Amino acid sequence: MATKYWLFKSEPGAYSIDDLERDGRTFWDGVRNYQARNMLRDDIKTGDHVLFYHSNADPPAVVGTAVVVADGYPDHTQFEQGHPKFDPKAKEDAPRWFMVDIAFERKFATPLSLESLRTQSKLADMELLRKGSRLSVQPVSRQEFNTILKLAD
DNA sequence: GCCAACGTTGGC
DNA sequence: GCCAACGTTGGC
Repeated sequence: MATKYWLFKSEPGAYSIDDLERDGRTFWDGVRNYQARNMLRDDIKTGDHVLFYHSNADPPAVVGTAVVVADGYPDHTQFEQGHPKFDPKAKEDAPRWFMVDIAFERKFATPLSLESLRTQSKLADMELLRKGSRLSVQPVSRQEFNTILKLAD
């Protein structure tokens, strides 16, 4: 299967690229949106590449890359009573929410701010730049991914 | 802190 | 199945 490309959003106060660099690897828990869930469960596979994006940050920016190291599997936080992401409707034999594992790849020397990305004509169709785009997990084309890497260097 | 854009929930 | 109310996201 061909390598695919994605963008994952995280608020740096919750989990930043520095946290990922320190941990080396993490599970991407807490996604509670069905569209994103479907991608995590069905489409995002080991070996795929991920742009790491800081949302609600100053400035909001793509800050590095990661690589997927485990295919989708049930997000355990949905079953943990008291956990902020606990979902009473989720059952162990019928999980609603999924996650993948990712590993740190690189942190950009300079973050690529949302503002700077908007000036790139090659990125005009990028999901991230669409008005009202809120998906915390979203597909990125190979061309868009490569454009971002060029901008980072 | 504001608020536009979305997604979800639940009454009917 | 409609849609109003509510909750969340996330840029600004």
